[in-house]
Amino acid sequence: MKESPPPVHSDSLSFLLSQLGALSAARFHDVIAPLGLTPRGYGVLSQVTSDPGPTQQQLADALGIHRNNMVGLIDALEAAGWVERRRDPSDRRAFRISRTPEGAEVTARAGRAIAALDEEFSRTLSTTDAERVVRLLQRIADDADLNRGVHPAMAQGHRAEGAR
Amino acid sequence: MKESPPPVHSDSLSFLLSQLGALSAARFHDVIAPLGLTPRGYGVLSQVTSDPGPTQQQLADALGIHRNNMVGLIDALEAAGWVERRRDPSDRRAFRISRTPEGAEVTARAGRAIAALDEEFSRTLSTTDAERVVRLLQRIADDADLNRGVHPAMAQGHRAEGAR
DNA sequence: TATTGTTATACTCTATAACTATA
DNA sequence: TATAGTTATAGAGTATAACAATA
Repeated sequence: MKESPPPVHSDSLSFLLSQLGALSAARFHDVIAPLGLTPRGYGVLSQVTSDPGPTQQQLADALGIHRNNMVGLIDALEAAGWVERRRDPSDRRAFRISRTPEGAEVTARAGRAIAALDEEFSRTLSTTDAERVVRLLQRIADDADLNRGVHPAMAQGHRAEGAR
Repeated sequence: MKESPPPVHSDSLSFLLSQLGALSAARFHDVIAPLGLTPRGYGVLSQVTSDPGPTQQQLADALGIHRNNMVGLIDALEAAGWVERRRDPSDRRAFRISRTPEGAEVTARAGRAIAALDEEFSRTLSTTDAERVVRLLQRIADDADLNRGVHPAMAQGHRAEGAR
């Protein structure tokens, strides 16, 4: 009986993905930290931007965060002056979350930081190769049934769930 | 002054990387869990395989784990019968970590699980495209100065450092 | 009776410091 | 005095359960 050789991790797609994913998440954290923003906070602002006026429960569902944890998250964003809570007149249990002008500005700044990060990751690639790798990753993501644009790591807050 | 449009996250290389990376790490965790193995445990076994007989300190350095945390990790692997501690005769402070036959077997099984995971991620890709995306990701990883084959998420144990 | 937001509690994981035995 | 391994403590982050207000 022949032994199978140990896998070379640098040739493994899944290993490369989790390696680079962890690096990318860490860089993202570092890049938006100077703005006073956390990845989860950006997730909320980004979600409120694309779908304005959600309830906390809707935000929690969209981002895969538990509504209990959403409370403190909104507290922090509200304290920073980036979002506001307003009672829904038609359902007085719920708050509608809206973005302030300052919230819009910090969101835009974070967006530019992401663009810079993309540039950083693709700096050794030709334009063609950079487009190519994005297209291939999108195919993998689609197949994996990921909601495009929603970060799954958000679900565990800070964790990436898997490296434990 | 014109406003820059909000970034489309599904077109962002860094966003796709952290998304798929989190998914890959989670899948890896799930796939080796039935073997009784954690990602960090696999990291140790894998490292001992490629560089036999390291001290706990050397293992900690190689994997980016603090030596304090390495103690419990080795405890668990030793209790499972996968590694053994042996005093280094030339430095009686240090333990040399060796792999048992059972440790070799579970390592090989985990290796096959990784191969299956690679297959899972690339199942919608042609052979050419699968090779292409691996090559492009390797280029990115090389540029980012990642040690090939070492998982950075290991450093924070379970976390991916960045999604917080 | 179910749901939204909230708070309190327990649990997990990590970081820091201190201890021992060797060098 | 420094280093390898170990242990204990505290901290951050998360999950679970329970509560008040409203539906």
